[in-house]
Amino acid sequence: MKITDKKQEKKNQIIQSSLELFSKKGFYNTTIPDIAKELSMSVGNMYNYFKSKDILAKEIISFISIYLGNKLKAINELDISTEEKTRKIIEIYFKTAKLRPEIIDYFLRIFLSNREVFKDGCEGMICVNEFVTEIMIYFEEGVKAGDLRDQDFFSAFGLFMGYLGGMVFLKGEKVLPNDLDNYIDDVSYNIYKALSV
Amino acid sequence: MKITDKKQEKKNQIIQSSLELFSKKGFYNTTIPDIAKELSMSVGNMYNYFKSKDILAKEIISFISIYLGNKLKAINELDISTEEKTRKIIEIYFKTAKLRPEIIDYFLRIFLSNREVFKDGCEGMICVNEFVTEIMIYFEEGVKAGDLRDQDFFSAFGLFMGYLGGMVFLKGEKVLPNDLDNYIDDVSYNIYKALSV
Amino acid sequence: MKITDKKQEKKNQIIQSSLELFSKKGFYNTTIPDIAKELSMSVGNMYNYFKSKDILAKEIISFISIYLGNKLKAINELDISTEEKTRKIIEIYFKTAKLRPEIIDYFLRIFLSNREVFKDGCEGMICVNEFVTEIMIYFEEGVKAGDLRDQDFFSAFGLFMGYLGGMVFLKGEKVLPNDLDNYIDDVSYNIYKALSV
Amino acid sequence: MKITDKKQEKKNQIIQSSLELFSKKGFYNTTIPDIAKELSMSVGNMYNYFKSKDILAKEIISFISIYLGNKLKAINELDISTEEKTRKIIEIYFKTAKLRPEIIDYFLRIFLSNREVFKDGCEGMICVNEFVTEIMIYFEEGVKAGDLRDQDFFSAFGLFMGYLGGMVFLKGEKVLPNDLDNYIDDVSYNIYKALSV
DNA sequence: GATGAATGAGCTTTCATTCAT
DNA sequence: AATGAATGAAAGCTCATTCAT
Repeated sequence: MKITDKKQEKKNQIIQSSLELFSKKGFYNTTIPDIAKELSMSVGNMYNYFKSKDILAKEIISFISIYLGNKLKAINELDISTEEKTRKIIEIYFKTAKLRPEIIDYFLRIFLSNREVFKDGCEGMICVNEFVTEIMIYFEEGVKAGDLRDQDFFSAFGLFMGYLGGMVFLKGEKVLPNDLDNYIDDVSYNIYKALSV
Repeated sequence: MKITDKKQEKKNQIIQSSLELFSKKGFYNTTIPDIAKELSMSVGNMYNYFKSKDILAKEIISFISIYLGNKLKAINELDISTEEKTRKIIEIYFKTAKLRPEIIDYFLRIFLSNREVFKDGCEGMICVNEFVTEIMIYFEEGVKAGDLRDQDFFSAFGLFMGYLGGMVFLKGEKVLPNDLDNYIDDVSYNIYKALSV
Repeated sequence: MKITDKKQEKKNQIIQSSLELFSKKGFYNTTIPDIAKELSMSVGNMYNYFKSKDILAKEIISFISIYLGNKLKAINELDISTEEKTRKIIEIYFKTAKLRPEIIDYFLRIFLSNREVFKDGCEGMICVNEFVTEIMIYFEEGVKAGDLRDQDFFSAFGLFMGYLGGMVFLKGEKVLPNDLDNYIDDVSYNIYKALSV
Repeated sequence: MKITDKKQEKKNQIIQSSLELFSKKGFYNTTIPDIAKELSMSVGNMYNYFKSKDILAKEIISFISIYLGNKLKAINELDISTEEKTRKIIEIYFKTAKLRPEIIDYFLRIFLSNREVFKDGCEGMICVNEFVTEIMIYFEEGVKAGDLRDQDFFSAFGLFMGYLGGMVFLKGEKVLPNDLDNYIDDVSYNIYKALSV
């Protein structure tokens, strides 16, 4: 339907703009008027697309989960070794952090930290399901292929995601002396060394 | 001085209470009246001890940095192998997450995520200097002893801290099927495997 | 005209639905979108039938006045004693309160209480003219017949209508232990006793 | 305590002013800023005295109930005939409607009509308990004295209060040709005639 | 006639901070 | 040092009404 498409497109615009603003200024320091102004639309009209600020925040994280999930899915479907997959995941994560920093920032600083906002509807990993699923697939296939040690998934997941998140945090804090790209070798080596058999 | 001591003691009380409240409810959902009520003191009097909410938040993170830094320092001063030190650091981190969850939560969810609050005065790692320093000492001594690979410090730091933070996050999300204690073996193994020569 | 008939029919539908909603939720808690949704029509189209929410409210009270006025007219035209008419009026009022509570509720809680809404166009009793007129006829004929005392009309009117409204209020508050029907005897007796010569 | 007295006095001022404004303009057309301005105080400070607009509304009706209850109590305690008491109650009601019209208006137009506001905490007659109790006492003593017929209390209550409310409504609508005082004789006569044995 | 996106003023409520006492 | 009333800016959200299609 034409109409639905148009409405969905506008929703996407709102998601993009508010994703950027939330990431840059934080959830509580970004107001609905801020977002509306960014989009040159009225405050009231915002509410025709998202019934509340919280719901908007939840739709953003879903968008991100799907976005990153798709990237990972593409990697998972490649016919390459687990070691190469590992590196590619790190590359795409760091690349996203560089080219669309708001996405990783939102994940780390908005979603993970403001749990009260996501309490209803995003319990556990529900709203990042697509993303987590792909990591799970990567891990299980690696184990099946005999490349990765068969350990508790969460232990591996925590290592992988915690590490990557940690590096992006350090970059964000301007504490890293070099660009994230320069850490791809180290990080890949460390992670694969830790996880491999 | 007696007077100064008394004042410092009260400041410490405020730090403890607000640390708990910030961790539990988040920075923006904890009000100064909330904290004052918790301590049975008046709102106005709070400001005799901390000139602003932001300054209070910064003093809390300094307190935490010193608290954790001291724990790590004690480990660094032990005459044990790097591998044993690695494990002990993880143990103390998980133990703190269990016994005083507000401390790790504050670090992860308040300090790391609300950068706007800490922007002035806590740039980079300034306010967690004591803590980071001990990790640095751990790492450098491990390298000097020939146990750890001589890689970029931040790459190692990101792995260590990101991983531990990630595990606590997962625990907080009730996503981990077991207690954190049960992951000490895995995590120790993974980290040491990744960092060792 | 066909067209006009159709339009009038739709207006009637709107009046019915909004009458119910206003009565149930109050004037200010019922929105135009609420009414539109109830009728499965668009908000904008509502305004093709009623130029404003206030005007809609006024048309509703006119509808009610005519509705009740007709009921009373039928009673007035009966060839029965004043005492019997008195009872029949009470019966019809209570019956309406039971079968179409929204009508009496609207009269008592929307019309009488939100005077600012009806200020322009419904001054005094203008918009309930049909209804009041029949009460007036009942009273004057009762006096002429020598059954009712010849007192100030408003004094009698206040007694009659205030009493009935009061009973419906009490019923609405769930304060009455019995159904309204059970009060018909008492109320009839009291009113006739008060008004008769 | 001095402090408590001062706070209570301010609460009373707020009650007085908002009582007037609510009565004059209606509950939904009177804003907190309106009330604050009337009292030359800040909006925020209003909330130091009443946690919400609804709670303010409820405290007002309690105030009114006590106010009117006390008036009735004084009458009930007089050593006069039931007929004289009846008249005195009507007198005080009409006098209040004349001298402090906001009180009766609030009762009729705010309390009775905006049930959603009073739903929680003022179910049934809870918040007008003092007032209703005195009417009950009047009635029961009248019955005991052999002056009033022993009928269902609510039937008598509806007559009494409905009638008085109705007359004040008519006066408010400028529909009464004369002052309320001029109706005291008629109303007293009608009510006593209806209720007496 | 019908649609529903768009407007924007306005509402209730919150809260860091100040200041008279 | 201690109190808590007072401030006032700003937030999230609502809704009658309009208007392009």
